[in-house]
Amino acid sequence: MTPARRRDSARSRELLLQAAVELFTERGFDRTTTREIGERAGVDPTLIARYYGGKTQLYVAAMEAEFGSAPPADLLDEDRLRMLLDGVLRRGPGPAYRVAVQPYDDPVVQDTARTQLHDRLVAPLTDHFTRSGLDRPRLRAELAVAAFVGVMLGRGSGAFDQLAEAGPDELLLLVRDLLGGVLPRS
Amino acid sequence: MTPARRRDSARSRELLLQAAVELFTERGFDRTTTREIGERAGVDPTLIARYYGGKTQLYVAAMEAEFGSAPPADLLDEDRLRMLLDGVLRRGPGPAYRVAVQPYDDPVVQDTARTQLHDRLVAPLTDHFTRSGLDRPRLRAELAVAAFVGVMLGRGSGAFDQLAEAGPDELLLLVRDLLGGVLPRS
DNA sequence: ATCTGAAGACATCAGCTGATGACATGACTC
DNA sequence: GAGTCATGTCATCAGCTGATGTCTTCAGAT
Repeated sequence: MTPARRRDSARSRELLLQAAVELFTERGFDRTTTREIGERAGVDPTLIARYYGGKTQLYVAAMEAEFGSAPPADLLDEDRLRMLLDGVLRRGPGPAYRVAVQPYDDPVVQDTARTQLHDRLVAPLTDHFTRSGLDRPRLRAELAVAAFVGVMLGRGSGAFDQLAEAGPDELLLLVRDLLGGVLPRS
Repeated sequence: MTPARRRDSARSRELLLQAAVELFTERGFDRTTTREIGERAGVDPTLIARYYGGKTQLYVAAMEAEFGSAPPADLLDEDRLRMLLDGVLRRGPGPAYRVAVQPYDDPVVQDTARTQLHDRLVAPLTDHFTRSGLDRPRLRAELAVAAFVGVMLGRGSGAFDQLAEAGPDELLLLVRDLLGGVLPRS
């Protein structure tokens, strides 16, 4: 974080975005208020409207920031899976994960989530399956990603005791095996 | 549906519950209003407070009604999986599925969802794994259920094109193989 | 030093939501 | 048929939420 001038719109924008990513990840869109975002960011919440246009557009920006410059990740590559899993365990499953599990009214939100998930997760898997000569590569990829999303969100839901407590190493092995289920048995 | 007397509290209760299950399934708790529930049920929405105590308690009732008298289902038993999948494809993943993927404020809602999911889905799988002599049977069961929930919710989210269009037969085979991933490779 | 526009703070609005209390109406008992 | 309680209806409230418009304040240019 830069030095902190008294007035710095770029910095305020960034603080709002960061707080939004955190809160949207923790509670989702509906249960997060613009006032909470402003409070956590230490920035007046009305600036959300000024800099982003509104709460909805901030959510879109949060989804785009969520993956950042991270490269697409093949969930069946153990190293890539480890990196992705580490990130999610540290920061939680971001805003796009939630849209993958509940439809939203705004088509822009929908499209952004679908695009992000597709580019980062579905497409690499689809390629993987295509190279392997499997039928329905795209469907298999979407299935695996949806399952992965379910597991990541399930960890923090309070509905699964042991899943919430499982450590990274153990989780990595189990998730790897689970996702391996979309491949034909050897 | 019974004959339809002019005044029948039991019937009104039931209509409200049915509408609630549908709407909570379609849009979740936050995006469903008591007025919508009343409208769909053809019943005055204030009766929700009278008969159930409030929207939250109605959600709890909806979760309990969701599984009805359905017996616990071992997701790794192909016949049971088919039955469960058919139900979800017809009626959608109910209120308890949503709680499995996002924490709720009310502890009663949390506990009800956890209990329902555990009794109906996690416990049978845990037994299955225990009988198979696998390590971490409970964790594996929770993982499989979370993945299943992710796939079911992902179908209706609009984020996965092919998953949304996949037919029951195709889906059954793929989900069966996916969940088989929690078993050691033969 | 002054001016000016950007950046931020503040008060406030309109809409929605769940809930409540008062009232009306019907059904059943005696 | 009078009385009584369950059932249903209606108006309304208080709180929250996102958004807007106005005013203040500061930084940098001239």
